[in-house]
Parts: sequence; C-alpha cells; structure tokens
Amino acid sequence: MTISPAETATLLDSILQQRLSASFYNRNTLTVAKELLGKLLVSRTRDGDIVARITEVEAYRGSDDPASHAYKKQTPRNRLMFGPAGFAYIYFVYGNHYCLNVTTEKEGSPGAVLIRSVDIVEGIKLAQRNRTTRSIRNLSNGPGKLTQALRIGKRQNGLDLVKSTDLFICSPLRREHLEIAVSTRVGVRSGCDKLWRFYLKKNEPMSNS
DNA sequence: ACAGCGATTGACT
DNA sequence: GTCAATCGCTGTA
Repeated sequence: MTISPAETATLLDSILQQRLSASFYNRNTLTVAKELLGKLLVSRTRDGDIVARITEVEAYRGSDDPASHAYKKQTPRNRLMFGPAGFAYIYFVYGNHYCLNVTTEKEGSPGAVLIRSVDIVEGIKLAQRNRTTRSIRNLSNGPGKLTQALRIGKRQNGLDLVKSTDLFICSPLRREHLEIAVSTRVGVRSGCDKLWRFYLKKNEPMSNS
C-alpha cells in the first residue's frame, strides 16, 4: 500500500495525540516500568521513521536501590535521573554501547526505566541497515541493540520525550491485553533481591538470549 | 592524574 | 558454553 505525504502527516498527528504525557512518567518507577510494556517507541531520523513495541524493561531507583546509577549521589552522568520525569537518560557502557532510559518520579527523587528489548513494527529495513544485520530475532532484543537499531545515542541524552518530535513514546491505537512476567534484573551484582525486570510473557525474555 | 570497571555484545570453541 | 573488545565515568591520591 502507498501513503501520500498528507496522509503520512495525518497519521503522525494521530500518533502524536497518543503520546505519553509528563504525568505518565511522573509516578512510581515500578508502575511506569510495567505500563511502558506494549507502548510504542518512535524514532524519527533523516532516513525514515522507526516504530518499536516495548517488550522488556527494568526499573532503577535511588538510595533504596544498590544496582542503580543513582544509588549514592548525583554526578554529571546520572544527573538526569534526579531531574524531572519524561526525559531520555542515555548512558554509554562497555566502551561500545548506548542504553536508553526514561526518567521517572518527581524532581529530586531519582528514578528511571531501562528499555531492554523492543519489536520493530515499522521501519524494519532501516533498522536492519542501522544494525548491519538481516536477522529479525537479533535486531533489537537487547538494550545496546535497540539503540543502534533506532539510531539513539548520546546526542539524544536529556531529550524531553514529552515535547520532542524526533524521539517519543506513545500508546498503541488499539488497546490490548498484556501478560506481564517478572524477574531479577540482568547484569547487576547488587540489588538481586529486587524483581524489577518486567517483560511480556508472550515472547519470553527477549534480551540476553 | 590514573586505575578500575561496567544496567553489553559478538565472535568463537 | 567462554571470553575479549573498548572508553568515559568515578573514586581515590
């Protein structure tokens, strides 16, 4: 099917109407994490748009969470976790990879949700080019993979997800029933008592597999 | 100033 | 299954 530019603009308008508001993010991090499952992450690039369904997340908080970047104190790197909700917190790990978080909680209360896995629903070919792989299974099932697939990097760190038209999250047009599974977080040495990883049961944990 | 290391990935046995 | 790559941030001096 072909879509005219006017129709594309209308479609984008309707998508933007479903965009998550600041009040969505400005809540308990665990609540936001669970409710982000099934939502659509949209990245608009020069070469085209990519839409991805969120399938796995992890919650990170502050002084109650030894696994969090914000466990001890505010630093230049983790400052966004201490700021207002609804902003992109993107950090660089292992010398190679970027991880995308969305900030939560009221200003002064650190919190963020790490997006760990998505399914690309629009712009698969572009995502494959960004990742230099043809694999679908391996395309965006990990925090470093999905940022590469959606072309998200340090440039977007601190971006306001409620206002930006290049990177944002919205509700799907069609409401669906989701079965949510819970487990411990991946790749952390501390905070292993907390079951703060949430993923859609349908496809089992998509990352780290 | 600098050593240690990480909310990972991909290549390889 | 194992393991090296890779670099900016952080804590310590």
